[in-house]
Amino acid sequence: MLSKKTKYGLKALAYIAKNYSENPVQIGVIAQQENIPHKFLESILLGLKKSGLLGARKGKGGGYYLMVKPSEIKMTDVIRTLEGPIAMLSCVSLNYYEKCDDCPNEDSCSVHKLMVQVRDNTLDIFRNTTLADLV
Amino acid sequence: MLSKKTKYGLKALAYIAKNYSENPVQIGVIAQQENIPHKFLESILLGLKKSGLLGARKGKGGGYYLMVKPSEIKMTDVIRTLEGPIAMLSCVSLNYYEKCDDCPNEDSCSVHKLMVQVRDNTLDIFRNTTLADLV
DNA sequence: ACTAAATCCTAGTAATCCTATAGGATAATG
DNA sequence: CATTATCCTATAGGATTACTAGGATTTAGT
Repeated sequence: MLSKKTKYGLKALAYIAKNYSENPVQIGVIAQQENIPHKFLESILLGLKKSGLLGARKGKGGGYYLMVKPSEIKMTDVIRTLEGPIAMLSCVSLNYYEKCDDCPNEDSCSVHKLMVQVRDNTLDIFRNTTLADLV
Repeated sequence: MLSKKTKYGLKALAYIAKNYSENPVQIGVIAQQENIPHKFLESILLGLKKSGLLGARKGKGGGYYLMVKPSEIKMTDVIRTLEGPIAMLSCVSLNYYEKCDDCPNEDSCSVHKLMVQVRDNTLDIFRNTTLADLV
């Protein structure tokens, strides 16, 4: 299950995408419209900014804005930034791979192949969905 | 990401499935062969027994065995028993549905449709994979 | 009956992660 | 220079995870 952080982040990004090519959007506005705790959202957007997905302007009239067009932001990037691995097991993760302590070799692991299959399917969806598709 | 409990449980079930129609398999044997902590595995198998997937015989020569043929045990059942919801958000879960606090209505939620899509895809795999496919 | 082998059951615990919140620093605008 | 906004660090409290301890119970073989 995705964390609330991820869900909130996703909704916030979609909200910002809706206002693309307009003025930056403030935390307070998003928090209110999407029912997200203000301070929590603040820390989430800060993270998204550090990862390069969002830009920000301080002070009056400031807020957050997307660095590139919504149609160029893939779900794979968003989910990985917010949640981390997309795979169900780290031993089948492309970007967050970690060997299992208990498996001597992965090819003989009974669950490995199944989880690769799930990963590829999910990845396929996330790769072909952009922020623009969410709005 | 799946918990270790789920992963261990899955591997243990696959191991037991491999020995289907033979004698019951002991916790100790599985723990050793699959590198799973003995006591932890004990509690996992106990849970699988309570859910009806496994049967057990106590005492000398006892152990765990599958209640039905491996080819009749679907991944959907196994994952739901061990991990809980398959969906990435509880608001799109079929078996563990919960309304989101922050969404006034789900149809207008930007992430809802995407997560339904992922759920359906994953479900499709899990519904068409049985324990027999893992061994 | 006795013993060894196995599951059953209740509890508890240490560590980590999640969901936030507090309080001030910094920067931009008019 | 006041106001509005993000930036940053730190931390609190609760839930979950990944186990472990210790004994009760049941069964099989001698």
